Amino acid sequence: MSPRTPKPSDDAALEGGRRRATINDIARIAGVSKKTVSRVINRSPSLRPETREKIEAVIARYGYAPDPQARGLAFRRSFLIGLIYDNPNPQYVVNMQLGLLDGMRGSGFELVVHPCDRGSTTLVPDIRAFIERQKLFGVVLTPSVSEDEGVAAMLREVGCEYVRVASVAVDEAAHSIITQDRHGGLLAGRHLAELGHRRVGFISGPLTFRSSHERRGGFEDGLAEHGVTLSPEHVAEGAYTFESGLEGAAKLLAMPDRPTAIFAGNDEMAAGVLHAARKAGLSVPEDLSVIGFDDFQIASRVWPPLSTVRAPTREIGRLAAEKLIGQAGDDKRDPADRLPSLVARDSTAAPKP
Amino acid sequence: MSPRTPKPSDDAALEGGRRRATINDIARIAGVSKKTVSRVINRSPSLRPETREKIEAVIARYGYAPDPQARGLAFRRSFLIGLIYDNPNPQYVVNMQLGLLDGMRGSGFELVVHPCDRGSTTLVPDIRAFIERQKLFGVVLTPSVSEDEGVAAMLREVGCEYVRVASVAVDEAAHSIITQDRHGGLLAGRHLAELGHRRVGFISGPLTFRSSHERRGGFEDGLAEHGVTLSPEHVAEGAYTFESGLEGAAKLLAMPDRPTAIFAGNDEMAAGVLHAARKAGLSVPEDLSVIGFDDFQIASRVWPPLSTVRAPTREIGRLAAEKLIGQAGDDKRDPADRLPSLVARDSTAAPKP
DNA sequence: GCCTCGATTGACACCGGTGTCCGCCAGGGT
DNA sequence: ACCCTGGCGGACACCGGTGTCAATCGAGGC
Repeated sequence: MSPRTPKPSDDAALEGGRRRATINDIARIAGVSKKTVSRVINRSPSLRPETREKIEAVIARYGYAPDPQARGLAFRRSFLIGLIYDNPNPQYVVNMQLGLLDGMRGSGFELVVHPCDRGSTTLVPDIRAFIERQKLFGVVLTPSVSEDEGVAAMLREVGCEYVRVASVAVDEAAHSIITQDRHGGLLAGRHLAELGHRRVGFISGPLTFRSSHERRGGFEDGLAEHGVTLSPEHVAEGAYTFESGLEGAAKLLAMPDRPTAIFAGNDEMAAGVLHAARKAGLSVPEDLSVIGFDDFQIASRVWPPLSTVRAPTREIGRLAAEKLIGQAGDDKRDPADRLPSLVARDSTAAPKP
Repeated sequence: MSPRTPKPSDDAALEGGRRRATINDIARIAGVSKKTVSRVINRSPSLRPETREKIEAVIARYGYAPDPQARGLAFRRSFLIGLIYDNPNPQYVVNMQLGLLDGMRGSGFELVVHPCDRGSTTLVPDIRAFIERQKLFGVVLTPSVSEDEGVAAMLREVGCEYVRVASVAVDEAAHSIITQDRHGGLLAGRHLAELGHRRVGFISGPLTFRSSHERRGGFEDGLAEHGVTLSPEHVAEGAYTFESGLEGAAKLLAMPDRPTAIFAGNDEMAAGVLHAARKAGLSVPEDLSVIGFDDFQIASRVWPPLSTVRAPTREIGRLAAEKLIGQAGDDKRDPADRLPSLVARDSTAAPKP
C-alpha cells in the first residue's frame, strides 16, 4: 500500500466501477491527449470524425461524465441555475420549480433555490453574494423580485445570465418571459359579463405587483367588451393573501349597492371572499359570483369549487429554463399553452334577476 | 495589453472590487503561503493566534470567500445538499425547503432540489447518478422515498451523507429525523374521544407510507384512552389526495351506522371529506366532525375551518439540515416544537345526542 | 552552549477540467 | 521539389483550492 491516494492509473478500480473515470483515463485509453477528449465533450468542430467516434466509444464504455466542478473551475462559472423568488405561495413555487426542472432535464444543470425578501434593505447585496459565491450560470426571477430594477441592474453588472418572469415586458425579450396576466384578467371579465353581471367588484393584489394592474386592466377590458364598467368604489386593494381577500370582500359586501360578482386577484383571496360571503349570509353563486386566478389546488378544495383563471406556471417555468440555457430552439408546442385559460366551476352563475 | 488573461497580481482590479480575491491574493498580501491561508479557512488548530489574526484581517479587508468549486474539487466533494422528495404536496415541499435553508444558513452549503418518482424502475440509479455527478455532500430524503431501503443501501454504498425524515426510526439515529406521526394521531383520537364521539372513522394514506400506519396507530391509542375503539369497517384506505378523501368519506357516510366523526390522514383528504359530507347533506360539525393532519394553508381556507394536527415540517427541515451538516450541537429549543400539536378550529364538536 | 522535540509554516504536487499556442501533416499551387 | 495553408491534435500552464511531507523555529533538558 502506498501512503498516497490510488495510483494515477488504477485500471482495476476503474474496470470494477469502483472509481469514476476522469478525462485522463479516457485520454489514456483512447490514446489521445486530454485536450482532445475535452474537444469531444465541448463539441469542438475541428475534430476528425473518426477521432471523435473513437473517443465517444471509450466514453460510452466507461460511462464517463465530466466533473461539473472541475469544468466550472476552468470555465469560471458553475453549472447551477438559481431560482430567486419572494412569492409566498407554495403552489406557485413548486410549479415553477417543476417547470424549470422540465426545461433543464438532460442539460447537466442543477437547480438551486433561493427565497428572498423583497423588502429587505440588503436584497441586492444578498442576491449578489449568492451569485458570486456560487458563480451561478444564471438565475430565474419570479414576481415580485423579477420586477425590481435594482436587482436587474446588478445582474447585468455581474454578468450573470438571467430571465425575468413577469406580467409585462420589463426587459429585452432575451431576458423576459411574459405571463400574459392581462389576458387572464380579460377572461375573467368576459366570463362575468357574459353571465349578465353589470355591477362587479375587484380585489387586487398589492399595487407593487405588476400583475395586480395587469389583471385589473384585462378585467376591465373583458367587461368593456360587453359594455360593463368597473366602478372605482368597487375595487379593494388586497395583498394576495387569504386575510386580505376576506377583508376586501367584507368591505365590498357591506356597500348598499354591493356587487353581484367579485373577481379576486388570486385563488387565496377568492377563498377569503367565500368566507366573507358566508359570514354576510350570502350564498355563492346564487347571491354572489366569485372568480379567482391561478387555479391552484385550493380552487377545487373550497366550497363551492371555484371558477378561476388557470395560469400555466409550470409551462412558464419550462420556457424560462430553456431560454436561460439557450435551448429555446424550435418550440413546436401550441403557443396557447402559455396563455391563461378560464376554468369555470361552480362559484359563478348569472345574477339573480 | 497582454494576450493572456489579467496578470497574476492585478492589485488595482482587486482594490477596486472589480476582481474577487483568491487565496493567492490573500497569501501574498498577508505575506504567508496559500496553505496557511487554507489553514485559517479550515480552522486548523495548529496556527499561531497572531498569524491567524493577521490573515483574518486581510480576509476581512478584501471580503475574501473561498471558491466552493475549487474547494470542492480538492475535497472531492461539493458543498451542495440535495433534497430528494416524491411528496406531491406543494406546501410540504416548500415548508421542508424553508426549514432546510434555515438550518443551512451561514454554512456555505446550497440546496439543490430533486423531485423523483418512487414508482420508477430507475429510481435508485437516477438518484445515484444525481449524487455522483454533483458529488453531493449529502441528501435529505422525505417520505415516501425516505422509507425506501434500496435507496438507503445505495447511499451507504456511495458514501454520501444522508438524513431520512420518517415517521419512525428507519435507520440509525444519525441518519433519522422522526416526525412523531404517532403522537399526532394520538392527539386527534384524544380530541374526538374527549368531545364524546364513540363511533369514529379513519381514512388512511397509502399503506406504502409509514405515516399512514403511525397516524392510525396513534389515533387508536388516543381513542383507547377513553375506551373508544376504531372498528375496522370504519377505516377506508385513501391516498393522501383530495379525491381519495372524497371517495373514502362517501363510503363511510353511506353506512347505516355511519361514524359521527372522521379523522382524515391529511388535510387534503379532510377537504375531500367536507365535500362528501356536503353532498350527503350532512353539516359539519353538527352532523359530522372532521379532523385532518398537517395544518397546511388549506385547513383554514375551507369551510368550516378545519380542526387538524399541526406537523412542524419547517422545524423538522431545520433539524434535518443541522444533523446533516453536523451542527446539531446544542439544541436549546423546546423539544415540544418538534412534536405535532392539536389545532382545534370549527370542524369538530360534540356529537348530536 | 548543544541537542531534541513539538508546534508552525511552506514548497510542491494534485484535484479534473479548459485556454493558448505550437507542431505536425496532407494537399494544392508554382 | 518547395512553400504555404488549414485542419487536427498535443504540451503546458492555469483555474483556486487542499494533502503530504519536509523545513524552520523557539523552548526546554542536559
